[in-house]
Amino acid sequence: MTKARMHVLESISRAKEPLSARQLCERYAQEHDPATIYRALHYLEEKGSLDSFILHCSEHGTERYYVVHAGEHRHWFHCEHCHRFTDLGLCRFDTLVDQMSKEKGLSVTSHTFYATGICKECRDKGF
Amino acid sequence: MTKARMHVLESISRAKEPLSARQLCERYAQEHDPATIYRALHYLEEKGSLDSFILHCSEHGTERYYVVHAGEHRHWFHCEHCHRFTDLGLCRFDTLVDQMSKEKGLSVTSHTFYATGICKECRDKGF
DNA sequence: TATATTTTGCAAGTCATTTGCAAATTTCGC
DNA sequence: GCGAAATTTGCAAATGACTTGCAAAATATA
Ligand SMILES: [Mn+2]
Ligand SMILES: [Mn+2]
Ligand SMILES: [Zn+2]
Ligand SMILES: [Zn+2]
Repeated sequence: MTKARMHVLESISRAKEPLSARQLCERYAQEHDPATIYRALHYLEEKGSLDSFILHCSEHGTERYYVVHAGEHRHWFHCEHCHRFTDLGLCRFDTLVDQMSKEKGLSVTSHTFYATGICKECRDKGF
Repeated sequence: MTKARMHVLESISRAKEPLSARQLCERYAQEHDPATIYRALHYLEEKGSLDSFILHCSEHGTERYYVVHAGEHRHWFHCEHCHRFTDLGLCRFDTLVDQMSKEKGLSVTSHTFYATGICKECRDKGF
């Protein structure tokens, strides 16, 4: 594995929350070109080492976020004040999604869910 | 209300599925500038007449889609073959979202959900 | 180690969306 | 209805998140 790909995978593995391409580009601005970071992310996701989702936040706009692929998929909460993520745990929507697909005759291959608002820490600080 | 705003609101009201800014720009290419369509969408959403969400599809990329605001919010399925939406009905996630927010101490102000895959019509045609 | 294959940096391009600004339209008071 | 004042529009340029062509650099293979 190349240095760029290792760097990207290491950062995402160590992070306790999803990371955006932008965050990785900033962190490795001295070592790698943004194009290389984007290509590394694509390579690692294609290879099955990473999962990603697109989320829109008022401050950072619409960006794709990456997490390590660990079998079951999780969902996340994004704080609109501190812009950190809170892990909502493993997906609990499978029953409802199955129910909705059966009702409408759909073949669902994936779903996207995220919640936004104010996280515990920010609310405790009065926001 | 101006002509551009009326056109945009009429199209979205008549549509049986969410419309993207791109679709509206195409439909009104002769009458209005894209900037005007975008500004009309912002105005109508701000005013509370429209709701929107961002969805990523492999063919059309990441775009914002608009529906008329009708009290309760609904969720949608997007077909990756014909790129039409199927209405999944009113949101059934409130209980689960409340449960997750309580567990983590979050103030959830909104959530995004959508499913993708192959719709009934496309599957019946063999896709 | 020499050669073939893959990856990288850089620069330019794409695409959805936004913005500055002067001209056109709409709103208001009469 | 009519003209000034406020708002909106079109056009062109900018933004920001990615993507891509291409030749050079790194890596794998023999
Ligand atoms: Mn954010
Ligand atoms: Mn589509
Ligand atoms: Zn927070
Ligand atoms: Zn379909």
